Amino acid sequence: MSAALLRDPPPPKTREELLDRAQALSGLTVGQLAARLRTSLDGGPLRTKGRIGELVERALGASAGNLDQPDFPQLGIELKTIPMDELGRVRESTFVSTIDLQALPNTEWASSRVRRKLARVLWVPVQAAGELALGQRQIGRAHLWEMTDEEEALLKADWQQLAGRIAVGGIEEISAHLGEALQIRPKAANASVQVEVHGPEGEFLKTGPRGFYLRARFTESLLWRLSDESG
DNA sequence: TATTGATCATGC
DNA sequence: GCATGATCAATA
Repeated sequence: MSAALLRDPPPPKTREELLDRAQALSGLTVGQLAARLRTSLDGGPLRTKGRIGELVERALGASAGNLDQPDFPQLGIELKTIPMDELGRVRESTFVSTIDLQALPNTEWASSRVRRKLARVLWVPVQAAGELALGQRQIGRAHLWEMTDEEEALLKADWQQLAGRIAVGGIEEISAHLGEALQIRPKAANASVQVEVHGPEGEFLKTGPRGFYLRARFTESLLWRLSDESG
């Protein structure tokens, strides 16, 4: 009956339509979602990274594909599935974006890729306890997030610190330990992937590609806040 | 057990 | 290769 239950819906026209679709997924298992989308869930744990995110994208009508655009371009909303356990703890960090190590020093927080990506995020929690099979995991209630001033201040401070290190050729000194909410970690298919960057003396050197990630405790705290606000 | 560093799948 | 989607698994 409702558009929220269509198998492969067109992009949502409004924020309300998107939220309606997302709420309609709440309570379904990943297996049920896959069945509705007429797809199978085969493959071991090593072969299913990202599978849930792709299924939820389809179910909600995300249209950006692998373009550098929000998942719902006309709404300016990014979609993230987020693994949570039965206690409401976030189980993993969240990938935000890759980093253009050459260009980063010339960009500012306000126009940064991180801020753009995180301007509006629809978080869809998915149960991820222990050995629970992929198909048995239950989808939770979605929440639309726009960062508070406080959250933005935290992210901005981390971003500036990290971007500052990169600007002076210090990429190799950056480990994932840095940053309270936002961190930098490797992001590549494997260790053979290398990019060229400027070292401390301005010399060229090769290093692995990096990405920005949100720490689990940051995501957890914002989800708890949104969850409180919605009752 | 939480976290970091490394990796897996797909599309163009 | 590089973007999208993330989680795996060794280690601290």
